[in-house]
Amino acid sequence: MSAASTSRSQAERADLARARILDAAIAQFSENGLAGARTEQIAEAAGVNKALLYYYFRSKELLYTAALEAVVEAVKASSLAVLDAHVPAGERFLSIVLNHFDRMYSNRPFQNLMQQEMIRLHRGESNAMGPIAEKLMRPLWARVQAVVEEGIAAGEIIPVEWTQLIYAGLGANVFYFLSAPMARWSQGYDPLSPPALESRRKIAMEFLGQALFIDRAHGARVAARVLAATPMPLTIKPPQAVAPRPANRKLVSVPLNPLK
Amino acid sequence: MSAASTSRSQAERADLARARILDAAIAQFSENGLAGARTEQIAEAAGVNKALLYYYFRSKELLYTAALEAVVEAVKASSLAVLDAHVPAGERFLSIVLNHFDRMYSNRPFQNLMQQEMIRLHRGESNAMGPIAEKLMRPLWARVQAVVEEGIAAGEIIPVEWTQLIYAGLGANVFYFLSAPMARWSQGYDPLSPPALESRRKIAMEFLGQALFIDRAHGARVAARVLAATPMPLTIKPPQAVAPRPANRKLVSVPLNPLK
DNA sequence: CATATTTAACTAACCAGTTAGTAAACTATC
DNA sequence: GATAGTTTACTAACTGGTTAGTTAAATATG
Repeated sequence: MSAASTSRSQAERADLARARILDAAIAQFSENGLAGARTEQIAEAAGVNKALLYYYFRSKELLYTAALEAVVEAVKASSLAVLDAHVPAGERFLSIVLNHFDRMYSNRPFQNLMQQEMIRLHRGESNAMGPIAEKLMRPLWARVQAVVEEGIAAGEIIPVEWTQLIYAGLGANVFYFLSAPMARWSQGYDPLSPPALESRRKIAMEFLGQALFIDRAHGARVAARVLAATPMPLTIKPPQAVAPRPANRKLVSVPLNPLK
Repeated sequence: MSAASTSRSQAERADLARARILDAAIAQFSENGLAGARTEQIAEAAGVNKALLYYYFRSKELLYTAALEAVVEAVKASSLAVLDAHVPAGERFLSIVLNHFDRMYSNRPFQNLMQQEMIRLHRGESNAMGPIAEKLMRPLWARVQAVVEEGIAAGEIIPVEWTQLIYAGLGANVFYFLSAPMARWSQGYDPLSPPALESRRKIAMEFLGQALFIDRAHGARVAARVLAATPMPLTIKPPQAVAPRPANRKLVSVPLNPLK
């Protein structure tokens, strides 16, 4: 720990420490939640003294917020990319659902943190939702709305209220992963194993192809096309790299000012 | 506290205290989770000293388990009833989904506790899932499987893997309520208000009618029939009454008594 | 009285956050 | 290009508040 980094500048070493803290925080918070995570453990995992968390992030809750934002930021790009593909609306919608499905297992921290945030929000405890809602959800939903309504207007997709398509499409994914631990427990088979996942994403696409498209044969072809175009991510994403803190060295983190 | 109940017998008063504790525990645990709930607060809400919780339930976790079981038991009956209706498979499936939807808001403690248990299970913390899985999930899923496969065999429902129908049907419900706090926050409208709920259950049925049935016109009629047959529950269920503990006065703590 | 029930008071553990200090890196001055 | 002074990065040890669980004594009941 002490032997390694003699050559780096102070600022570089500081950035590194900060990044390690954030990484450790993402892991701990996503596994144990805000209340369940232990600051001591985050510090230990980052190879750093506990007080340093407070030096950089002022409080457990602000560290949590920072972790959340880092993860959301990482997801944003990949989510929006799918929406810009130049293909018919129905196909784009299926791509969105498949992209969402794949993210559920390839980016576990995001998935866990989101789930916990929903509960915290429900309890009125969360004040970290602002960025998520603004940066991720709102633009995403707006774009999906456009896609769905375009598909309906074109006579490709069955005419139902657009949000219900989202609830049914993404909800099936959410429910699959939400109930996975219980299925493993009670059915004794693992819905999160690679073969199970591969089979499920295929089934999900085929289902939507039949269910949502007015011409079911056409829907089946679209589903097949989307599956062919989007191979299953092979590797589980390791704890992702995190954005460096801002260049402005004077405004190091939040000024070490006590109290809210 | 002391003045009131002089007329009741010792056993009656004890049963009452126990029931009040369980009620308070259900409320507290469903609102704050196992870790977040405070034993002191449960005791206070039950009008009882904290030590009494330990007298009757031995530990916080066993009290939690008891609360969970009480709630699950209450749900079981109503869930299974829908499956026994003497109507075609497609209609029965839609009834199941609608029943599930209605329970999400009319039995909030159940909904909250289940959600939390899923997360706890995911973290490997839960040892309370046994009863839920055995008593509720397994029989329920088995019955739904039968219904779905009957509908497919009869050529009424589109031929897809049966679990995907469950994921899509129930998942849409789950996702609707899971994302409700965020929708309220970011769209500024309340998906949990009675008008929104009424509209949503109609939309959900119409969607399934169009999406799942090979003959979409027939599906639309089935959806309308199910909606007509199942009026929206008017009142939110108040914290439910709890049954007295068993006659056997020696087995004070763990074994749990059924409820209504 | 003896037993069952209920309580007030206590404790041991835990944990977020603080403090007061050190060492190294950086900057200014000559 | 050495030296003194300043800022930044970091730590060990502590604090104060909280909470699950215990104990021993009190009160009702039969």
